Amino acid sequence: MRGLDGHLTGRRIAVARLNRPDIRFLVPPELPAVLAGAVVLGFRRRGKFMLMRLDSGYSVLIHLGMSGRMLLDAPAALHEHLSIETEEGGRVGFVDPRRFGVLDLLRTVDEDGHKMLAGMGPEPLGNEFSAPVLAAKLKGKGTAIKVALLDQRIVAGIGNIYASEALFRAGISPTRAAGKVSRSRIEALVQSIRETLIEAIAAGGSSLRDYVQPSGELGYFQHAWKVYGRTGEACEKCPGEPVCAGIKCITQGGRSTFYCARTQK
DNA sequence: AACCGCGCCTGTTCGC
DNA sequence: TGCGAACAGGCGCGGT
Repeated sequence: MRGLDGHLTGRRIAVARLNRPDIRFLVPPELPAVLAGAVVLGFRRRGKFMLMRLDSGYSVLIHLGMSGRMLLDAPAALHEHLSIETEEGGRVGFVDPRRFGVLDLLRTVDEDGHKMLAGMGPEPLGNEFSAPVLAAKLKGKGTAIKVALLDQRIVAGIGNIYASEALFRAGISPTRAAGKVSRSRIEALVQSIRETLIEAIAAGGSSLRDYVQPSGELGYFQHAWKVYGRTGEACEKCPGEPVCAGIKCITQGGRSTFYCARTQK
């Protein structure tokens, strides 16, 4: 988003092209016409969504899904669903091969009322996210804590990889009922979520194991994964522990979860 | 209301 | 070696 900000904020869009009518959902057909001639005022993030504000009073809602990227000044690529050119000659391409992404148009004043943002939980790196807040959200829930962490209404922005990573760091079993996680463990979890996200962001994020960019480069955080994708390995908390069976992989809610049964309770 | 599981999509990897 | 099946991810939705 920093790159987009430097590239587009304060610039006037000359041309926008929509190369297919839908991505995950139908894209508003008027999007290119709304973008053309508009000045980009700035970007903000909410959970896994980005919002690009325009001087016309519109905002563009953007979700990268799992394989989406914003290419800056790159030649038109396969699966480039939207392209934007500024009057200065800058180019941005929205590329999303698997099309789990979202592009939508809304009025800036209605941003938080958008269907996909309404009811979203606190930002994990913001002041409004704390142990008491998380405890209140988890109270009485029978759902497994791992599944609850993926629920964007509980806390915003956590995906499948970071849910496993944060639970490992906090020493919490992914299968424990969300409402039965002790107060002290919730405090550890809040810290772990923050640490995991901060480290991941600093490392440039994670790339999918099976998705290599055209340049061949991946994000770097996957090298720092402590449990995700490490089935059978000894975790870093169990060096040479004879009673440790190694990192296990289970399925919860149709998604894989990785954890260490010895240290996560 | 809470909760579960499916479907969407494509490139990569796995197993026969 | 080649081919199809399985898999990965986020999120809405339909069913219980």
